[in-house]
Amino acid sequence: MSEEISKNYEEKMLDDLGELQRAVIEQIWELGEAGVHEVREKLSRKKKLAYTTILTAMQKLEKAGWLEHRNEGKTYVYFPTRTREEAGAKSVRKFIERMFDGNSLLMFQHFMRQSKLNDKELVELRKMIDEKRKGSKK
Amino acid sequence: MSEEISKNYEEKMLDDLGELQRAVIEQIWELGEAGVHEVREKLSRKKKLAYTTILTAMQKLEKAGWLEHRNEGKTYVYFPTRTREEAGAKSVRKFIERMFDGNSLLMFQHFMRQSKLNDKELVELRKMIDEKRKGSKK
DNA sequence: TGACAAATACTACAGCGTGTAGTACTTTGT
DNA sequence: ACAAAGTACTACACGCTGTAGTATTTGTCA
Repeated sequence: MSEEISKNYEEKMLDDLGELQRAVIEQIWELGEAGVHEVREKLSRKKKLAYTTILTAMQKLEKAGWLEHRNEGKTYVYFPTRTREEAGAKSVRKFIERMFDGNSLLMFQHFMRQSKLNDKELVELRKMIDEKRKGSKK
Repeated sequence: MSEEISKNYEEKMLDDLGELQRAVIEQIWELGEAGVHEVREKLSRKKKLAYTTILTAMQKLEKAGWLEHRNEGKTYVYFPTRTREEAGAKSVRKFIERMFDGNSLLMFQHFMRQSKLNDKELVELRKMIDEKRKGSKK
């Protein structure tokens, strides 16, 4: 192990996106789909960004595989290629890979050790696990 | 919510490090502490890197707060400021923050949904949870 | 059908982090 | 006091991001 530095050239995960791009795709997830103007409006910040700035961000997201678009009249309507949930799950997977060599259990241990879940939430977790067990053993 | 794009200026997490710096600190964690030469030796790659390259990486890690050093004769011995475990836990926390708005439970749901844990591992998880519950309700 | 407005495509650029390493400076053992 | 071995400083290219200006395309309405 660690003979060679591993090249994580796979795909970028959600968490690797910059601030703007991240905000843009979150917005689109929230809206389902959206054009540039819409996203720009929703992303109301102190200093309003130029139309082309948002456009460029969306184009970059498309090139990177986060978004696709379809024509609607003369404008483009962008929509996500994955749901927020899928993207989250994928990121979790990649995160675990990078951080804990893909060992989910190990990851969970760390998670447990530092999380401040109350009893009720812990019970909730147990329930999830039990459901998973039931589901997998058909 | 999402009025303002959140600025995550806090600290960088382990996962944000570049390939080399990441490899270097992993190595130091493995060794406990180490000088530049030692790390350089251990990091045997196809093309051996210059001494100063490793040095610079370590200096950057120090500036970023991952390492400290102490004098030993004329050379420096570097050691980590946090254990691998602490760094991992911290990263998990930050990850959850960024990815799931800090909602661990939500994160766990996603994690559960996509992980391929077998029954034995699931049982293991339950055990962890129960221990946690016992521990917290004193 | 042609002009115009609105949208997109293309291009640019600065800033930052990283890897990579050369050169200048410092320290220590003999 | 000097050579050797370290460290500090500096540099630079590369890639990604945010940011936006300019060029080009396109849909529509008169």
